[in-house]
Amino acid sequence: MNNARRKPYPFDRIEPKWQAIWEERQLFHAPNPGEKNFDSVNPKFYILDMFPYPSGAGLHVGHPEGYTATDILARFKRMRGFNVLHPMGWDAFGLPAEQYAIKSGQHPAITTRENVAKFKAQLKRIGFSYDWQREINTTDPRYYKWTQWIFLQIYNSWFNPETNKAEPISTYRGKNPDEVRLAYVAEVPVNWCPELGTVLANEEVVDGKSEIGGFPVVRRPMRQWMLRITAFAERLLNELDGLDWPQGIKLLQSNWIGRSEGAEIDFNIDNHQEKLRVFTTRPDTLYGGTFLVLAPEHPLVDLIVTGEQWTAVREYRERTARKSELERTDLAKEKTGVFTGAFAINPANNEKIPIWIADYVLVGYGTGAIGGVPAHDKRDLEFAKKFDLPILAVVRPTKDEPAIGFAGDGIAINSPIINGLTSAEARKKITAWLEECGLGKGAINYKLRDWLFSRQRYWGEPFPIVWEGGKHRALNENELPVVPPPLDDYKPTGTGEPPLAKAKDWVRYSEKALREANTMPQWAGSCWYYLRFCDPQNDQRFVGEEAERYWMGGEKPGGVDLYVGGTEHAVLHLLYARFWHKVLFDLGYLSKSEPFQRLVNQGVILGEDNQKMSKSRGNIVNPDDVIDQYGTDAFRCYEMFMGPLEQMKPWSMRGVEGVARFLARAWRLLMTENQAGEWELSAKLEDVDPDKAQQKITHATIKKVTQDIESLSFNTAISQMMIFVNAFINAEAIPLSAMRTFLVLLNPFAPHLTSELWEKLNARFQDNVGDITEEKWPGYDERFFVEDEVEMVVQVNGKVRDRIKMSILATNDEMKTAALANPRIQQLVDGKNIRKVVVVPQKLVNIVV
RNA sequence: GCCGAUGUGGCGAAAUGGCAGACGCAACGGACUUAAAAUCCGUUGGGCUUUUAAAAGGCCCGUGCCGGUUCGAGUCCGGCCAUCGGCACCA
Repeated sequence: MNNARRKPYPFDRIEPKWQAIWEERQLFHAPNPGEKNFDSVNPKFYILDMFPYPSGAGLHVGHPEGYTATDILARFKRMRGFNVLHPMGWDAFGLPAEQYAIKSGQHPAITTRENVAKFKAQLKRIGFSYDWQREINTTDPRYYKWTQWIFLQIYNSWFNPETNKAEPISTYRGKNPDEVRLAYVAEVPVNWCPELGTVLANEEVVDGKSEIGGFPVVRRPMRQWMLRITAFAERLLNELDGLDWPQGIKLLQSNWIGRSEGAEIDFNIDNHQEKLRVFTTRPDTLYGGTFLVLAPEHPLVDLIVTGEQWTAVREYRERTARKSELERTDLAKEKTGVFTGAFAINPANNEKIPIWIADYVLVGYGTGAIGGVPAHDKRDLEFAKKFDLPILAVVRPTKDEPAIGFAGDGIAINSPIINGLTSAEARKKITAWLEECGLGKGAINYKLRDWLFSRQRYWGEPFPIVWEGGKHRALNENELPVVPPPLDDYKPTGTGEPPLAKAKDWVRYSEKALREANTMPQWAGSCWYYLRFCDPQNDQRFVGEEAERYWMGGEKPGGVDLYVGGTEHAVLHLLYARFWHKVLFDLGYLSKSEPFQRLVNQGVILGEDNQKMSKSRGNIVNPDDVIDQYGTDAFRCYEMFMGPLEQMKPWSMRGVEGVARFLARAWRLLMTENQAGEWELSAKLEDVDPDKAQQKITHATIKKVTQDIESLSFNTAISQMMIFVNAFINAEAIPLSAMRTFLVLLNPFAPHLTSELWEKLNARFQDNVGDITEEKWPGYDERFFVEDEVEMVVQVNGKVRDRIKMSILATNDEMKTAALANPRIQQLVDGKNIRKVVVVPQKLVNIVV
C-alpha cells in the first residue's frame, strides 16, 4: 500500500470514469427542432450561466457556485422530462486578455486559447452537464461575423418616436439619415484613460477610475462611435416591471436609467437673441429662481460672457477641464463658480437674474443649465451663500420647519400664479402656463447616456465600416467577417489612434476608402451570445428562425427561463443585452422583447477569514485543490450546502469535510469494504419492501428535495438527504427501492457517485434499468406521511406546557377536552377563569386564562 | 445624503403567524484500536432549580434595540441602531 491518505470512497476513480462516459455518449446534447432525437412533446427549459471571461488565473470558487446551481436544475429538469438547453462558452475579447498579453509578450490569441483550454478542463472536471456541442467563443470569426452583422442592423436602423420602435433606416423620411442612425459618430467629451490608451463607457468608470486596472480617467472630447441606447430608455425602464428579477437589480437598473419628470423652461437673455433652456423637476419653484448656472462647457457661454468677465471665465473653464472626474465630483469641496456678466429674465416675474458658470452643473445632464432656486435646493443654497446671491422662499413646508433649505413638497407662496396650491398642483399649473405662453413645456429626462461603443484597442471586433470622403458607410453583409490584421505590435498608441491604424495595408480598403480602425468594446460579444447558443453552427443566419422560436419563444414567460450570474453586471451586460435584444426584436428577428425572464444572482463567496477573496490577502480557494482532496461531488455539494444561493457567505474547509463525510456515508450505505480492501455491494441490500418508517422518510425526502430544487433552496435539500442517510445507516436490511429513489434524488447534486452506485445496483439486481441520468424523477405520495397519531402541543397563555398524543382523527372538541383534562394543565389553570381556548386542528391547543 | 439587502448558538445556517436553533461544523464524553486516523454512539443557547446522587424533570430568559397588532411574533406593523452593497453636485 502507498501511504497516501486513504480516500473515504474512490471518487478519484469514479469521477473521471463517468465524465468520459457522458462525453462519449453525448447524454447532455439537446437536439434542436428538426434534428435527430428531438422530442416535440416535451416542454423546453433554457437555463443559462453568465459565460466566463477566461482569465489566466483559472476558475475560482465563485464561478462554480452559480454553475453548480444551474447544473443541478438542468439535470433535475431533464429527469422531469424537459428539453433542457444548458450551454457554455467564452467571452474572450476584452481588456484583461490584452493587458495580460502586453505584459507577458504573448499574442492575446495565444493566451486566450490557453486560458479557454484551462477553463474548459476545469469545468469538465466538475462534471457540469453542458451541451458542449454548443460551445461558442466570441473571438471566433464564425461568431463575431454575426456580432458585426448585428452592428450593421443597428447602424442601418433608426428609432421612430411615433411607433416607439427601431425601424430600418429606409423608412426615415428626413434629409440626413446619419443624424438618426442607432449607431452614429459624434465628437463628445468621453472618458479617456491614458494608461489603458482607450476611451471607456460611463458604465466602465468607477469613482473616476477605470473599472479594469483602476487607472485615472479624464474627460476629453473625441470623435467616437455611439449607440443610441437613450432612445430605448423608456422601454428599458418600463419593461423591467414584467421581469422576474431580484428587486435590487431592477432598482439598480432603473436608477441608472434615472428617469425624472419635470419641465424645460426657456429664459430670455438680456441684450441677446439666444434663449437659455434649463431643465427642472420643480417648475413650481420658478419664482424662487434668483440666478442661472451653466456648466462651464456649455456652448452658450462664449456668446454671452461680457468683456470684463472674459478672463475670469476662461481661467475657470481651463481649471475645470484640467480636473479629473474624481476631483470634480468630490462632494466635500466648496462650491466654485464665476459670474459671466450676463443676465437672464425670469419668465415668471420678469426679474433680471445673473448667469453664472459652475462645475457643479454637468454638461451631460438635462440641458447643461439650471435655474438656481437657493431656498429649496441644497446645492443652490450653498452656491448662493458662497457668492451672496438672493434667496427667496416660494414653498411653505406643511410641518413646522424653516422654509429656507426645504426641498420637499409643500404649499406655494410668493408665486402669484400658483399661491396656495400644493407643490404637485403648482407643478401642473405652472407647466401648463409655460406651455400656453410658449416659454417651456413638460419634459422627461434620463440620466442614461448614449453608449460609447468604440475602443482604441486591438483585441476586439473590428467595425464593418469604411470611411470615404469623410463619411462612413457600412460594408456589405457578404464582406463579413471583418478579420483584424495580424499585428506584431498591438500595444495601444497612447495618442487615441487605434492600434489597427498601424496596419496600413489592412486599413486601405480601396483606392478611396479606409477602414474604421477602432474596435468594439468588451460587451459586444456578450450582448447576444444567449441567442447564438440556440443555433451555434448556423452560417446562414445569426440564429435560425425555428431554433430561436423554440428556445427563446414559447409560452410565457419564454426567453431564457433562468439566468444565473453575479450582481456586477447589473448596469453593464444586462442593460446592453436588453438594448440589442429590443433592436433585433423591433426589426422582426426575435420572438420576445425581453431576453432574460428570470434572473438570479448568486452571492459572493468570501475567504475563510470572512474577507473578500484576493491574492493580496492570500485567502483564495482554488477549486482544483478542493477536488483533489475531497472529489468534485463533495465540492459541488458543499458549494450548495453553504447557505442560500443568493447570500454572501464565507468558505470553510471544515464544511467541505462535513459534506464529504455525508457522501461517504451514502456510499457506505450501499457498499462495504471486503478483506482485500475492495469495495463491494453491501450484503444488507435486499429487494424487500421498506417498512412504514422508511417509506415515510423516503416520500418526505422526495417531496422536500423536489420542492427545494424548484425554489433553488439547495442547502435544505441536502439537509433532508442527510436526514435520510442518517435514518438508514444502521438499518438491518437496506431496501433496494428506497435506495434507487434516493440515488435519483441525489444525482443532480452528486452525479458521479450516484451513477457509480446505480451501475453497481444494476449489475447485482439485473432489473433491466438503464443509466441513472435517463431515469425519471420520482413522485411522492402524501399518504405515506400521514400518521395515526400526532403530538398535540398544549399551551397556556401561548407558552408550551405539555404535549399529548392524539389520534389524527380527533376533532377540535376532543382536542380541547383532552387538553383541559391533562393533569398538568389542570394544575396550571386551577382556580383561574378560562377566557378562551384556541384550537389549531391536529397541532395545538392554547388555553387563555 | 439617497436607495437596497442583512442582523437567530462558538461558527455556516433552519423554521406556510403555532414546540426557535432542523442539517452541518467545532467542542466535549464514550465505543472500537497497542496507539492514532477513520468509523459509530451520546451531550452541547444562557441562567436558576428539584432529587443523597445519577437518571429524569421543573421554572425563567433568549432571534440587533424600543414599541404595537395577536390567544400566540424570528416571522406582520411603526420607530431606531449596526453591518454590507449600490448610487451620488442628476437640477
